[in-house]
Amino acid sequence: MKRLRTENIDLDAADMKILRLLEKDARASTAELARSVGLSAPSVAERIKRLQENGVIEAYCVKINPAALGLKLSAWLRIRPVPGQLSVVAEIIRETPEIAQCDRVTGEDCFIALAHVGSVAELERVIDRIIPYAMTNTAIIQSSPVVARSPLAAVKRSP
Amino acid sequence: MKRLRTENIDLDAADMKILRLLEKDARASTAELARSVGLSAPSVAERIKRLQENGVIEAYCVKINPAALGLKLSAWLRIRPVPGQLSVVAEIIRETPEIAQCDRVTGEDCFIALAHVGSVAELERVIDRIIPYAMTNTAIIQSSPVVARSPLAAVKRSP
DNA sequence: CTACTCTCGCAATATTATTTCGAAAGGCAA
DNA sequence: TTGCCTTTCGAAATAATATTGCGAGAGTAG
Repeated sequence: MKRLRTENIDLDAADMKILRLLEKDARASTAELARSVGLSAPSVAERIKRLQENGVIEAYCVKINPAALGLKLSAWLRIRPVPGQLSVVAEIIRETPEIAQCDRVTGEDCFIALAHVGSVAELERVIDRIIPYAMTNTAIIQSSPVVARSPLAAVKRSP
Repeated sequence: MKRLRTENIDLDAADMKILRLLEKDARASTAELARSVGLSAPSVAERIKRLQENGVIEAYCVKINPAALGLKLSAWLRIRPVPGQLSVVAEIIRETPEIAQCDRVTGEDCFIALAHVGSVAELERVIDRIIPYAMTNTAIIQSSPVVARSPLAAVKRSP
């Protein structure tokens, strides 16, 4: 049984298969997963529990279509706080529900954030909350060649 | 029963509550959801089915920690294809498993992509695949003030 | 008013999840 | 090598859940 050793956590082929199956449908039943992996349901349940406890699995998420909620416009914001206002900006971002994702990054921009809004006017309103404390650059999403996929496939390449 | 009308889809309070509960734990059982919402399990199951069919729920995902897989370095790439190479670049991005997310955007950059890699050398290798066809700008993620959250919270603000 | 549609929940049935526990395999020390 | 311990597994029993069928009630339209 080949094991992939990562971060003091050994992931064997069965673990990887479980993760791949959950990647496809995170609501798959334990019984179903067990049949696909070729182990019993209690074994698979135990493995999932371990993957959760070891921090490999962080959460199970539902992917909701923003457009179906009327949020037709998505945009990436690059945000560069004015000196001394970094933590103010971070707090504004956190408290702005339109912002669905935000990373602090190296480089001249400090934050990269994703926003979903219903209109250009709303996008302006989001930006206007940030503008007093930072310079921003906005790029509207036109399409998504790669919709969010898990990092699993990259592991094959990085032994 | 108040209904939120979006995109020819009516979402009532129970639908919203189901979505919120799934946002927290997408593997919650139908029985559990039903108890929280105050409806029967068959009703909740029927509603989830409708939310899926209507495209509100697009998928159920597992959030895997890249670092736990040895992918310790994450970066945002801004990618600007050389004229005439846009579709080549799109194909490279799609075929590069290290790239977990990618949007095509307005503005001087054409793509914004997220990559998870095991080292700086690997990041270089990813970039080297793109470099012949595009200019790139790389920003390493230092922290994530907002980890990916669903667009649900933004709906309250956008009636 | 009647007829139709939609939503709901009850009850029965099928399936799954969890728990308990013994067996087997693997690893380590003597 | 043997013996002991640990880990993993799966069978079986029990509890819980999921699905299906169907009737009831509410809402809407004519």
